[in-house]
Amino acid sequence: MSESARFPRPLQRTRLYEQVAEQITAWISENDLKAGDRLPPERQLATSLGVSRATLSQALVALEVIGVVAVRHGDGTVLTDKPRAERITDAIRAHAERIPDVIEARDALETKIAALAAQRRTQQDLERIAAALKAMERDIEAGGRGVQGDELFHRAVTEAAHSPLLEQMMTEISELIRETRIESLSQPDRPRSSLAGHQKIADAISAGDAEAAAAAMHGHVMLVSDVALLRGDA
Amino acid sequence: MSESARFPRPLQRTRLYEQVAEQITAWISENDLKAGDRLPPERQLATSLGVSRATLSQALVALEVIGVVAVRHGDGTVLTDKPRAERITDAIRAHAERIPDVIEARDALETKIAALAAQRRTQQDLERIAAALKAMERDIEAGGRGVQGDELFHRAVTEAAHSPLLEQMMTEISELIRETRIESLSQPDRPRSSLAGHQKIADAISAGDAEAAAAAMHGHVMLVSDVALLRGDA
DNA sequence: TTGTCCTATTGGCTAGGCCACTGAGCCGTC
DNA sequence: GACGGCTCAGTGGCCTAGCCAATAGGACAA
Repeated sequence: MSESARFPRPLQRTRLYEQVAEQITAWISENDLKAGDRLPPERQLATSLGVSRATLSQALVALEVIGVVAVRHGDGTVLTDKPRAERITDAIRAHAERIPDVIEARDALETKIAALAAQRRTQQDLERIAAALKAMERDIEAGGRGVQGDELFHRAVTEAAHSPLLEQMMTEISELIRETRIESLSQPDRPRSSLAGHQKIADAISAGDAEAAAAAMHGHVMLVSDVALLRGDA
Repeated sequence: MSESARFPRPLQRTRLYEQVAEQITAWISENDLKAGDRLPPERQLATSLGVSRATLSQALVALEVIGVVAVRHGDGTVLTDKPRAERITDAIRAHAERIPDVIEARDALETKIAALAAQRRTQQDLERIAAALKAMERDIEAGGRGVQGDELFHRAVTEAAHSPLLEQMMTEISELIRETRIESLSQPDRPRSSLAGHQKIADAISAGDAEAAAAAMHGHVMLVSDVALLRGDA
């Protein structure tokens, strides 16, 4: 099972519409198109891509299913507000704004992630975490809310856990988390205490203390959650 | 902004391919088609649905993107093994069989789920959990491995947590969990100790003791994991 | 100003056709 | 008999050409 074997790789065949869809998304990000912006008319787009309208239409169907664009009869093709569709996100949001659910899920995932990070972090991981802390600190001192640094921090910790599955799950609910996060950080004084929480988490991870890291992360998530829950009442 | 307003409901316009896709999926479940089964040829299917091949093709693209079917050039259209696409499952499996990852994720989710279940379980939840325990017990006494009861139990506990997001995530990794579960339960004597673990979890949930429930679940997952880790070494 | 109509533009869908790929069966060679 | 190549029917891939339907916006009448 080593050298010569392993050959018969299925040799993935790509359909034209897939390539077209990719080119379109590439074009979108190249030109930095936002939600609401329009794609060129089908006929024109098909011509410039060198494919038939039928094929282009397939590509648009694919993009529509994924949730990248909305095709409107007689009007045109418009970009949807979410460049990358998170299926779970959709499902939950459609059901209702269930902030508490998000908190629970986040608590479950990040607590474990923090513990794993304490055990597995590399030097590089620690540096990334420290950098995120610094960025958040600078932002807050400059009067900002430290949103970006906050996200950076949590991403760095997640990566330090070196657990692909957990990382994937965090990615899936990241958009939902972002909503609660921004809200939390807009509360006066919240950024500072959030930063302190981060510091505690980082210290525990750095020290390799899994239990302390988990506890610190749990406390941090709870700190965020009480705000969100308040809103949940309203 | 109350009564008369609100009228201009966008009047959801459905594209033909959507209806076609729905009819196809309906047809699939009606005829109880399984993974690997074939759809009729495009020309024939298009005719019987009363649409052009181009439209049918769009519908197939949509179904392909969702992960319901695989369209194979020169061969035919085949049903995929997962009626609802488990994207995560794919990603992980494609990367490599990472049993430890699964254990970690499972630990993160189920520990939290157990704690929530202890706080939120209804009478009905408790009955379902008890029933699953009974089923597993009977199976084991009859010489079985209690696989089905095991799954039932965990599903019942998950439902008792009443957290849609966490439930959704459990569903997503359930297939991966199943693989480790079957393996674990085939170890002699493992079914009995697993059953004991379940009992402990159920007791804690029944008592409303979140902390104990979490601890019991954690211990249970770890019990399973040592077997899996052994295999991970191999 | 308001409401109606017209029309250019754009997507929706069809028809019909040719090409490329797959799998199975046939047949010759060894 | 086993192997390899060949053929061919069936199936999807993609295209061209064209008409229909929806939309938005301007022209125009009231």
